[in-house]
Amino acid sequence: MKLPVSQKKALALLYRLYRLYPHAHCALNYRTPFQLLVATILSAQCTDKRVNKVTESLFEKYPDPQALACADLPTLELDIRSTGFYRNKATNLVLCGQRLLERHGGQVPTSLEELVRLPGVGRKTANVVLGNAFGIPGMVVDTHVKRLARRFGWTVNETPEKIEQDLCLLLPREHWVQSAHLLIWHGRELCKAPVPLCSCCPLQEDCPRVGVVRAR
DNA sequence: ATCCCGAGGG
DNA sequence: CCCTCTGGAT
Repeated sequence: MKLPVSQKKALALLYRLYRLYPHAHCALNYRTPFQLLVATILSAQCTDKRVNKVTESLFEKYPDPQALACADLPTLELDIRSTGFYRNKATNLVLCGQRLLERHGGQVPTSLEELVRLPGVGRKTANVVLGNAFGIPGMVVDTHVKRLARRFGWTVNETPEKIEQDLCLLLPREHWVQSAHLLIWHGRELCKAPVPLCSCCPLQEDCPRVGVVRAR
């Protein structure tokens, strides 16, 4: 098992990100696991702001899986329309509510395997729920983190699974959830897809992406 | 016009 | 692997 960088180096890089984004870990702030699950499903391909705009009234209307399970689909679609992909998300939410009732006694499951089996919940959403609702460490590798991977020494086409495993080995378990947020945040704010804002980046020293022009 | 803090399906 | 599904931000 060869790791791309030393643990010391990885921690140093993470610490710089922590200084840069002191509030990155507060992005998702919901009361119950159920609410967090719903909010996270809604947040696919959409920013937190747009989700937050919808959730307050949404949770009044659908406070629990029971209410979701028997929601009127067209109404629910209207309620979440501004988060994008609303047709998929609405049907998935209803199916989710039904499945939570039928198989989990109305509770949000606490294992990755069970969470991923919920309609509309993939690896990313499942890990976010595990970390934020139950404090169970999980590493989230999304498109942003994959892009950052080069900074941490992985090759361009490394698989997400390998990156995830390595990150878990490199970083202390108690920092996994926060580190994941920091990495995602950095990928979105500075190390952006087409044009990274390297001049403001605290990690630009030795970074292979510095000076990279749009690759297409 | 173009890009998203993804998931599901072919 | 590829494609589709959406509105909103920029």
